[in-house]
Amino acid sequence: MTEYFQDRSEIFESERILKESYTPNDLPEREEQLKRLGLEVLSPVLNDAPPHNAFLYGKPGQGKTAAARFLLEELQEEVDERSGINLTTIFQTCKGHHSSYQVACDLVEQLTGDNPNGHPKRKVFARLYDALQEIGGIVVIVLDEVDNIGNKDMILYELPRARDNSHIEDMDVSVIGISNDMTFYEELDPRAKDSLCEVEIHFPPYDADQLRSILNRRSEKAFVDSAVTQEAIALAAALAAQDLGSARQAIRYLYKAGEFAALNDEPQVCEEHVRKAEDHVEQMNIAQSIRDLTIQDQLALLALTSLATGNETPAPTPEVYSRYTDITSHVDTNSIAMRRVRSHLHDLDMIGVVSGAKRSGGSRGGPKYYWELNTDLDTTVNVLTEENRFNDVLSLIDRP
DNA sequence: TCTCCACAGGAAATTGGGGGTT
DNA sequence: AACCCCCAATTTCCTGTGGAGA
Repeated sequence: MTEYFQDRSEIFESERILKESYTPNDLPEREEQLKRLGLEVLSPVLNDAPPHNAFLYGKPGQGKTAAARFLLEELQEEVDERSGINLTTIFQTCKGHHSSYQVACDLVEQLTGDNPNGHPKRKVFARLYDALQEIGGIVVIVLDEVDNIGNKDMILYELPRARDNSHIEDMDVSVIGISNDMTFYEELDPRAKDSLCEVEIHFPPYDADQLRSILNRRSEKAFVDSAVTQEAIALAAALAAQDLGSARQAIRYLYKAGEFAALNDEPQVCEEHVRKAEDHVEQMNIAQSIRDLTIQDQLALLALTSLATGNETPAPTPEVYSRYTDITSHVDTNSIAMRRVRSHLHDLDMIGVVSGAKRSGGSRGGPKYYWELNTDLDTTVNVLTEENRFNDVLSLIDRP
């Protein structure tokens, strides 16, 4: 083997198991939710009746999608053993979609092969219903990350009511919505809530003990025997529990820790590796969320970063704005109004990259916001300067 | 105490672009 | 080519807030 590659088999038995795409086939920590989903929602199918509509919610990495996938597969197997029931399940992630229109287009594409984007809304839905009619029987549509499409949206009550509104005949459509966002449910249109949320199942964050047993189960398959210390697993579980209580996060820590151990040619993953992994993963998360920002968001962040390097934060909005206009005059972009920059700053606050504090009473009274970076300055600078045209802006302005 | 000013932020209108049809 | 639909970002317009200074 050349020096370019490394044999990681000392540490990893099967890395695949640690990847995001891996769906576990048992979820003992979600026994309660699985039971409810099975008994209260899906059971009618075995009697050739449509399942109830359901809404699964909880923070990311709580096994919502895994639970839905797992149980629908089980259900399909059950159904296959009996004759006379025609069940189809459709998984559709709403990630990156901001409206039911796009989701409907994607569904049509998934079912028929071509995307009706551009056609009037009514036509798109008509084609969706046609496609569903074509399938017939019982169709379960799982809309993952529905919170993406906004809560005033019609698809959420259109689909569950398709039959009532005579869009389809002699068949049934049920919808299982999955949401990461707790507030989404509360703000949902009452009509949508009514039809979609016949059964609501909450997925509370895992605690450290649960995360530890999840990690144990995963690492038994993924790592070579005794390549991971119990202390390392306990630490990864504890760190993730403190933060988001997300299994995805905990697994990411452990995977990265394993990679660090492998890189250093160490035979065992220990606490030290987990700590390094946590730090690394967090930096990567921040970096990625900055990369995903729009140009104007990045420019607003750049303005604040520039103020931060000169120790001028927290800074009130007008100061950030004036730094912003300084920057845009050096960079090949158009500058936008303060009103807009203000809302960009709020957006950045929502993501957690900056934080704004409202204080009343500046020199002139009235409410006033003071902004500061909420992330590591070096990481922020590094990521922002990845963008070529931002490259020397910071030094041009006031880099010490 | 009253008025004014600088900022906050909601709402509506505008812009521009990507997809399409006829 | 002229036109339609949908969407996101932005601008424009406007009202609300509350201490400073008259």
